[in-house]
Amino acid sequence: MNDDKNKSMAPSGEAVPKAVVSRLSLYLRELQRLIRDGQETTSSSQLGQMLGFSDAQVRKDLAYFGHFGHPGIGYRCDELVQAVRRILGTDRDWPVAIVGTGNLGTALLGYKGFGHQGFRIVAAFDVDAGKVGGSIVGVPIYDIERLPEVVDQQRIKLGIIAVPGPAAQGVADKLVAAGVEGIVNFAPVTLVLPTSVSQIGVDLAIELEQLSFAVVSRGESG
Amino acid sequence: MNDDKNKSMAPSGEAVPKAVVSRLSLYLRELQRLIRDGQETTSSSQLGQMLGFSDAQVRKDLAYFGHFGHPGIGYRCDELVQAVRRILGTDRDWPVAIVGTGNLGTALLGYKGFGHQGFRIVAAFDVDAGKVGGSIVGVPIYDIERLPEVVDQQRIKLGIIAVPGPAAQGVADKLVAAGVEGIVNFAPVTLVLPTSVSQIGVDLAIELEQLSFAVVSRGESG
DNA sequence: TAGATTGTTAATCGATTAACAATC
DNA sequence: TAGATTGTTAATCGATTAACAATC
Repeated sequence: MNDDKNKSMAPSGEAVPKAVVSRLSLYLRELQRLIRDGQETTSSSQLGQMLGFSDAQVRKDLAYFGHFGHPGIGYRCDELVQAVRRILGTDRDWPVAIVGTGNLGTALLGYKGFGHQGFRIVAAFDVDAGKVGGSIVGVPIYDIERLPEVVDQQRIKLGIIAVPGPAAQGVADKLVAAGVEGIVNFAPVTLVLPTSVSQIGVDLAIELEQLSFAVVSRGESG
Repeated sequence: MNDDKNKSMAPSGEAVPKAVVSRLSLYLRELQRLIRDGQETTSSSQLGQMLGFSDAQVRKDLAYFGHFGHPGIGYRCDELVQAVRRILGTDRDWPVAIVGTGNLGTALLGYKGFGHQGFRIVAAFDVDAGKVGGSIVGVPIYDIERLPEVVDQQRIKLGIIAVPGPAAQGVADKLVAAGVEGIVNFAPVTLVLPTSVSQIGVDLAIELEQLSFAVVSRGESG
């Protein structure tokens, strides 16, 4: 039973707010940077300070999932990275499919950051016959009709939608039918999906809108 | 006074939760689609249903900012679009600068969705001498050193960072020094900015991590 | 030991939901 | 009028913060 929109279950069975999970990714990013910088341990107050959260919040967030710290010492960076990756599921290998090889799709295919977290784009799909059969940074471009077959063969569980808005729902339906369990949608539309499939929407225009609001409301009141 | 991290002020002076503002953008997107589909009015329950929110939440969100509905009738789509755009600040013209013209920067430059919400990318910047002097989809590429001058001349208030992680903080500092008031950061690093500058972070790897967690935790418990 | 820092509890704060009078 | 739907209040629910005993 995990139908709730905003919660997951911690190992303890306690509900985990969705906001906690998004902070987990930020902790992970900072921890990986600290390790690159040669730091061996950190503390809830240091992590909090770097991200603008309170130390109490950092401790509480992590404590949902286990006892990762050492009283008097703090958290060992490498230990905590391992723990957070295990929690997020990025300690595994995730073959990913991307649909749409326009500007955005190409940018995503070229994005180096994915690999570090276990994500590997193994197949791209397009409707453009001129692109099918080619490849981008080594990733083959298939005809969208071959999606079921490739998803099955490559054991793909995650899909990225990078097609124009009007095509997005149809692509989502195809991904779902092929057995994909999670979708990141870059098209500016709300997808209707079965509740058994997870989705994350990233709308670039909406990000700018949020920024616009922040700037405008600050200007009016600050 | 609007230093609070998660709140803004409604016209009434009441605090507006940050989550409300992000839903505002979703309402706007649905409203614009309804209008394209020829629908003249909608209701809190319809908007809620399309987005997975309760009708009460939709009404409450909108009521932070004014009386936009008509009891017994609902909301007139065009009226509400106008109201929401006014609230978000996207009824104005926002000249935007983008720094970095790699794959992602190029994709963003080619993204059509911005224009509809008042955003206009008017200048791109890069350190690569081979790119400077050229243009992408009609947007000129300047040497990063000319940032202060161009930002000033074009009255640019918003900047997009699309450079590799290690270069992002330096670019942010330059944008801030040039007088930019808001930044969307696509680099996978936490920026340190004066509180007077708003920022939105978009980390593509983090989006996939969140999806991974959703899929994994569903699989374990559902 | 003294100092630092965790994990956890209780208190506070904030956001969502349910209910309903007012309105068209 | 009857039916539909808003805006708003009060009640519920959830998340964050502060405080501190336990631990190294």
